[in-house]
Order: sequence, then structure tokens, then C-alpha cells
Amino acid sequence: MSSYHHGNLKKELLSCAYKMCDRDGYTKLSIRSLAKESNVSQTAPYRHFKTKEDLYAEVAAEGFNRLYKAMSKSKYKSPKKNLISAGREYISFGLKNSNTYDLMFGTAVPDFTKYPNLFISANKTYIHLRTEVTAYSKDKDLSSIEEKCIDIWAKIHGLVGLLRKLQVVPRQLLEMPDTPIRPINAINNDLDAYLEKFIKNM
Amino acid sequence: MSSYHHGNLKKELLSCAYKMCDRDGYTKLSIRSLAKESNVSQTAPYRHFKTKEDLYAEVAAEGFNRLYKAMSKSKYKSPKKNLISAGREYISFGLKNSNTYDLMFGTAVPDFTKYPNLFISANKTYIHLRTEVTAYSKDKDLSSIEEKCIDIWAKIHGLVGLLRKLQVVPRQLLEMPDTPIRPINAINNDLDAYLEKFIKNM
DNA sequence: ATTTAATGTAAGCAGTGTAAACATTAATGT
DNA sequence: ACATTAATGTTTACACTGCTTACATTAAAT
Repeated sequence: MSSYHHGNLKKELLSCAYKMCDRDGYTKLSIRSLAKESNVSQTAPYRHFKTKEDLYAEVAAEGFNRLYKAMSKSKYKSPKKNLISAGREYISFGLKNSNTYDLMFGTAVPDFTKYPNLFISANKTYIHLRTEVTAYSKDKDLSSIEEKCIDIWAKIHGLVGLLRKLQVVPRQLLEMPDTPIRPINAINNDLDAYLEKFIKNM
Repeated sequence: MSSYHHGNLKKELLSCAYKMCDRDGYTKLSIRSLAKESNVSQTAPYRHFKTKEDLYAEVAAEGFNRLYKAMSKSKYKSPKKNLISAGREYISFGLKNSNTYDLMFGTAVPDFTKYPNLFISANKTYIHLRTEVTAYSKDKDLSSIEEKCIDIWAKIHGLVGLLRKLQVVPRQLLEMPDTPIRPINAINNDLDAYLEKFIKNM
């Protein structure tokens, strides 16, 4: 009965950290609280994560892995359907896992290149998007593809951010507090149609 | 010579906080460091900002005020020119004042409605965008206008976010590290043309 | 002029990141 | 098989943080 050496503490810490981050936001995720929730001494995590940013990076990488998984699960024959599905899943991930999403796209990890795992996970996600855009697009020129990728990602990424903020900004307009904001309803009611319209205008 | 009562400490704290936030990022802005940089006791700021989030909210509000100012400085007769200028200024603000931008659009202040100043400043900015979009748009239907506003803001907002992250994601593609990413260059070289193309596709 | 409210300071608690010294166990080389 | 070493967990400690409470000083109001 030796409970000194834990076995696979790192994996357990990481999954616990992901859970905590997603639940409470990365600002509430401290190394000490992680240690406590994992029933381990305050400084034990330091054997596995040199700094807090290291921990953030690994949690963010896990986030990208899950985002990638969600985006690449549709296997239609139609590239358009796949693209729409990926967009839907992206937005869904961003709204449901907003805390983790903040960690992935915020400034808590300023430089991905310092963390190969994170870098690779994020890239994998981007490459997948590019693959789908390539399949959909008529013009297969690389630079044109990448411009479209940026257009798409920016738009969807911005949408996720705004859909959360908009509760605050346009919905409750000061001069007409009860104005229903149709675009939001449109997006909520028929996201796929919205996305289809969007990629058509691309 | 009474230096006990400062006079207008709040204003000085706020401008100092804005400077510090823009310089070092809001995570480095602590109430204690602010007090120190303002040559005042550790707890003096608490007379003017009940919590750190209060301080954040006021700094963010100042950020929106400046963003609004930048976006609304062009007074062309052409609504299109004004819209392009606003977009250019928005992106410029987001990239030059990225630390403050993070505070404004991140989750450090989760609920703007708790801070009237911030709420009003953010709304003012949105309303200005809507005014310009209304002037430019043929279809003056309110819900259609607001859908366009969301499209624009999301796109530009996402662009700002990605233009910073993209150094990491697509530029240094793992499989071809030296691929120059043309869209970024296109954006950098002729932002106005990019924006014009964008609002045309709207 | 005295009271009162506003605004500053001092001291202190609990939580944080992180480093250093120490303890225990797993892995490894002979 | 056994001793050495590396890995991993613990304890202790320091500097920093947000924030509360009690206290000091001064401006404003009566």
C-alpha cells in the first residue's frame, strides 16, 4: 500500500485541470487548487508542469484536440455539408466550452511556438479547416485558399466572441431596450442556413 | 503643504492604470502595482475602485472611448469611405493597443451591464458602427442592418484576433515552414482594398 | 467652530507562483 | 541481488496578490 508515488499523476492532473478550467475558467485554475482537487501536495504539480503557463498550454492543447475532433467528425460526400458541419461544431464548441475557448484563443499562452504539443494541436485544427475549404473551393490556388481560411476562421471566431458579448452590446440597446435582435435569433434558430449563406458569399 | 489628500487621485489612478494595462497587459496590472506606480499607499485605490474588476471596467471603458474616437474621426461624404476608415482604425487599434483590446473583449469583465460607464461606451461604439452601416446600406431595414453589423464586427474582431495568433498557426506551417502567407501580406499591404472587397461582399 | 463625510494610511488574512531542501520510491547498471 | 541514480512527491519558505478592518487626516457641511 504505497501511495507516495502516484503512478500517472500527470495524466490525472491534466484531466482534472481541463475539467476545472472548463468549469470555472482558467483564471480560477491555480496550481494549488489543482493540487488540492487532486489530493496531492501543493507543489507536486511542479514535477509535471514547470510553470503555470505550461499547464495552461497543455490544457489548451487538449482543447484544440477536442475541437479538432468535433470539427472533423462529419464525413459527408458533399464538401459543403462538411464545411457547414465544421462551422456548426466550432461555434458549438466555442459556446459550450467558452472557458476553455478563452484559454485557447486568449493571451494566457502568448506564444504557441514554445509549446510543441499546443502548436501541433492548433495547427492540426487549422490544417483540417484548410483541407475542407480546399475540397469545397473551385479555385485551388494555395494563397487563395488560405485567404478564404482566414476569412472563415475570423468570421466564425469573431461570431463566437460576439455571440457571448452581444447579450450586452446590441441586444439591450440603450435607446430601445426591448428591440429583439433578429440576427441572433436567426443564428440561433437556423445556424446551418446562416453558415451556408456565409460560405456562399465567400 | 498637505499631501495627504491627493486632490483627484481617481483620475490619476485611472490614467496610470490605462497606461500600465496598455504597456504590460491587464494581467500585470495589480491594485498594488498601480498604487506603487502612483506613489500612494497600497490600499488607497480601494477608495475609488471597490474591486479589481471595477478598475478593469473603467480601463476598458476608456478603451472603448478611444476606439470610438478613432472609428468616428473620418467625415467623408462617402459612407463607403467612412466605413472603410472605421474598419481600418478598428484593426489598427486592436493591433496597436492589443493589451487593452484584450481587456475590452476578453472575460476579465464578464458582464458589462454591471458597469454603466463601460456599457455606455461599448454601446456608443456599436451604435456608431450601425450608423455608418445604415448610411452605406441600401436596405434600411433595422434587422437587416443589425445582421450586417454583426457580420462586420465579427469579421473584423476575428481578424484582429487571428492576425495576432496567425504568426503561430498558419504562417509557420509545420509541413512547410517557409510558406509566406499571402492573405496576411495582402492585408498588411493594402488593408483598405481588403476591407472594400469585404464590405462589397456583405 | 464643530460635526460629518470623504479620502488617505497601516496592519493583517488568506490565497497565489515558485524555488529549495528533503523524503520516498522506481529504474537501472553491475 | 544489490547499490546507485533518477524520478517523483512533500515540506518549508518567500514575495506577491486581493481585500478587509481599524485608524488618521482633511475637506465640506451645518
